[in-house]
Amino acid sequence: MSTFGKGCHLHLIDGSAFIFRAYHALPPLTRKSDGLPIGAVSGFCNMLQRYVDGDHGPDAPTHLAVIFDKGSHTFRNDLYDLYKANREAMPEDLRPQIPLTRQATEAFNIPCKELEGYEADDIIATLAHQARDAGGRVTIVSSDKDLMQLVGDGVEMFDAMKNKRIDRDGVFEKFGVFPDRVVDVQALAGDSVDNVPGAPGIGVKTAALLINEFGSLEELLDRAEEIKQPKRRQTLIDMRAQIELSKRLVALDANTPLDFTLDELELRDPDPEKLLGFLAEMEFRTLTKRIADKLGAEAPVIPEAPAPAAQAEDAPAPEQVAFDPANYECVRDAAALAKWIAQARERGWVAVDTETTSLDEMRAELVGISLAVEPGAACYIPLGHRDGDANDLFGSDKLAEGQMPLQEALDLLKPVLEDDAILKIGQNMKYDAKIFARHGIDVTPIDDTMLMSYAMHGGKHGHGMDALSEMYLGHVPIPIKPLLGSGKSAITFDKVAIADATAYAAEDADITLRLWQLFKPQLHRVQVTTVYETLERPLVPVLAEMEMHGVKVDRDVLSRMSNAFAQKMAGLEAEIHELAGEPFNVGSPAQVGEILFDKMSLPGGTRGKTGKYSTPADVLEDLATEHEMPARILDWRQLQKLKSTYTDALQGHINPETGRVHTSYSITGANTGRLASTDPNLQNIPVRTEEGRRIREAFVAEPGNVMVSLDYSQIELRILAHIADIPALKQAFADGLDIHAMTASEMFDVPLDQMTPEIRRRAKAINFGVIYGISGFGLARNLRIPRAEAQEFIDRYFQRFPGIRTYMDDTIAFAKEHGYVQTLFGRKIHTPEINAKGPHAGFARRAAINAPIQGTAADVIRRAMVRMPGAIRDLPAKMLLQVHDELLFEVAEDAVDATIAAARDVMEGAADPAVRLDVKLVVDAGRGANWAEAH
DNA sequence: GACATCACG
DNA sequence: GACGTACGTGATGTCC
Repeated sequence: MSTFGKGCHLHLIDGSAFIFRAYHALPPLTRKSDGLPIGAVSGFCNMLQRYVDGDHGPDAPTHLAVIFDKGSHTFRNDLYDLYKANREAMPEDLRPQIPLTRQATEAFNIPCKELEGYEADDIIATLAHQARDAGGRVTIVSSDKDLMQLVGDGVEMFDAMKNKRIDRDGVFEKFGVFPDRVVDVQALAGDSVDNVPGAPGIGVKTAALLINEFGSLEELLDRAEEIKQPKRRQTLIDMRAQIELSKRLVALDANTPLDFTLDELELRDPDPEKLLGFLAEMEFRTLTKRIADKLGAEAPVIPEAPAPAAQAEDAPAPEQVAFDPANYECVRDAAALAKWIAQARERGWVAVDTETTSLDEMRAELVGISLAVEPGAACYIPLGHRDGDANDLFGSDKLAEGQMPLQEALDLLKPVLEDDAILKIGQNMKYDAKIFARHGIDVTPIDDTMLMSYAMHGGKHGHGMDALSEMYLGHVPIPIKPLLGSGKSAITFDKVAIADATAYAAEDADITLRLWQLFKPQLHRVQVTTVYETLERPLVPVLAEMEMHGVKVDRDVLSRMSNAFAQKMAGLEAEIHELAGEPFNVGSPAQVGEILFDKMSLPGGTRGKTGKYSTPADVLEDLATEHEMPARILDWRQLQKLKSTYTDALQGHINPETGRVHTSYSITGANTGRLASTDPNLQNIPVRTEEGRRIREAFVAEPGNVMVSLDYSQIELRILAHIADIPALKQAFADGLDIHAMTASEMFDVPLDQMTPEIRRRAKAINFGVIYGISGFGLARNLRIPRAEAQEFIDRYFQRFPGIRTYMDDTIAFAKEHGYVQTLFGRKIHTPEINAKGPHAGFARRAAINAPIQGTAADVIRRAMVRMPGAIRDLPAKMLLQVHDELLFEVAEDAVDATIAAARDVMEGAADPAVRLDVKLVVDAGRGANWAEAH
């Protein structure tokens, strides 16, 4: 055995990173014989084997160890009890796999090191220093930014996911400083993942700027007075202690007491019997065989256990085809395209993606189409690329060479895209479907990987392709940013060189296809196939049609209102300045706060986290009873909101070709199953104030048509009555009573005929509070009553309707056990924070209580929307908008009654037959020349 | 780009 | 016993 020194190269694998990556990259595999979850172990072993056998060239290891975390309490928790406090709980099926990964490491005969009370990062730091001091080199296998401070002097990192080494320059790219100043930057910027506080309002960019200017964190803090920006200066002076604490949290401890030496980490061969024994015990057939072959040993026989359930299976495809842009074909003529079409027909599926000039599908021009039929087998068909030489005024608009005519490609593709026997797979298919629809192609049938992810993982993480690819395929897609640039110099996709576009676009289709292959079999294992097939996927064509049809908005009405608002605001502004005795920016909450609380010394000035005064409406309303100024500011703010967000901005959203406004609904935007509306958001058009409501007068029907609005009456309270099984509430709904008055009567012992508006108002607030996961504090603030009194109301409510308490307790218990809650229709809403410690827990609990109620209501209207096109097919009526519990239609005058009848039937029966509600659903209808009248 | 504010259900 | 609190969204303006 030699002594570690010059010429030696120590590789340190961050064990936890390997485990999590393996866990997320693979489906939830279980051991056939007994159902033990082993997906992460399987992935871990594959990654370990691949790393050991990999070709590292001149960076090959002479010494190797895998380092793990041990215990949850470290010296950092003693410094700061909130450190890593917002970490998600470990998934249930991962926990039992952790000890197995230790066993796996030992089976590979690789030293496996951990130390109670220290994070793996500290052990890595200590070993890296020791190895470097002994004259050797070090490679840290991890992409964790917390380890970047160790880079330099022969220490480098290796990002196994991106297959990329990270040296001093790589660290500089990430942090804007070299490794020796990384902790300084981290101390300032903080870290929301580990809950390191840092300095409020300062991110990595600003931190690097400051550190580079002053040389070091200590120098910066000592000379903080010299900082020019006043807010930044104050923050650094005020927050000094917190920043210094942050530095101690992020700095790694390179002096952990280790009970082993570097020499013990020397690379050694595995004992075939031990390694194969372990792999066989795990029942990894493919891997056992592969390693047996390599070691020249006999593969142990793994008994073919009778599968307990159909779902248990070995790794479906552990051999992943590598992503390689060189494999992608650029399709430039009909003959080449025909080959891809034939492949799609042969398989019965094809992944499709479109590239266009805009994210707005109503304005976007088709630039190219990519297809994928198997992992790694993808192509790009450029159709609308233009020569991007901006200096050439004449050539800049010409189609680039080597593209087939757009119409020719579409003519060839149309039969495939519309063929019932060929499944079209997309990521956010609504976008592509709209693009194709504008070229007369009705894409069907479809699958959508974004919606699959939403059905399976809603609440856990986002569902964008980049995130899904990284999480589930372990591959970081080619970013679009470098291709398009940003800011003023940004270009559209048609100006991207065809070679670059091919690599990018074909990869998107490739990724989509791989995600689909991974997700498709998982849907039924997670038991969300029905959710996906009835509540998500069928919504795509329905929403696409609504969005493309749009809603007519009268520009003149908006424009006149904008002018009127501007005039009023000018008057108010002058009045406010007069009252203040000086001019200031009324639109700046900070300046408003200074005037009200400093200059005028009004009470109630609280500061937000950035140190500025907080001036929300409820605070100003309280002041407005005594003072003129806050009242005028509130008036001004209301007008400012109406003007900027609605009467001004909405005009810009009127499509010049259609004269209508085309919103975009996000199916996966809200965790509960609600839709979200963007560009513009038509789900928050004012209605609560008279002045605001008049904006709805601009939403009009075409001549000869009428706006018709149908909305569910009290749908969330009805669902609550059903789910929590509250007889009194159910009876009240059955009798058609005023539900809030009834609640008030029950709670306060007031007969219905003696009910006052004030008592009813309180009961109404409590009813809503229950749906939101009520708290004494919240109700007190809402009703502006003392907290004790609010708590008393709540206690009385629970006493009168005990089922509510049971529902809340059961829901939280369910969420804690399973990590999700469910709607009546089986939608799962994950609650990853439910077992967290600290303030997150409260949020998570209330969200868990609300989600089944809000989510079930969302499911109900989704079901109604899916059935609506069929129900009104023969009527001259169009469904235009959805606003959570309301559907807006544009209907020919003579068909209004028929449409209301048909739509009401669909909406009131939307839960049937899947769910038999104890409470009937009631739909109110209205009609008029515009949305204000119809609502 | 973070934060504060406010529009909706 | 303290903590910080109604649930779910999106758009805008200020300020750094």
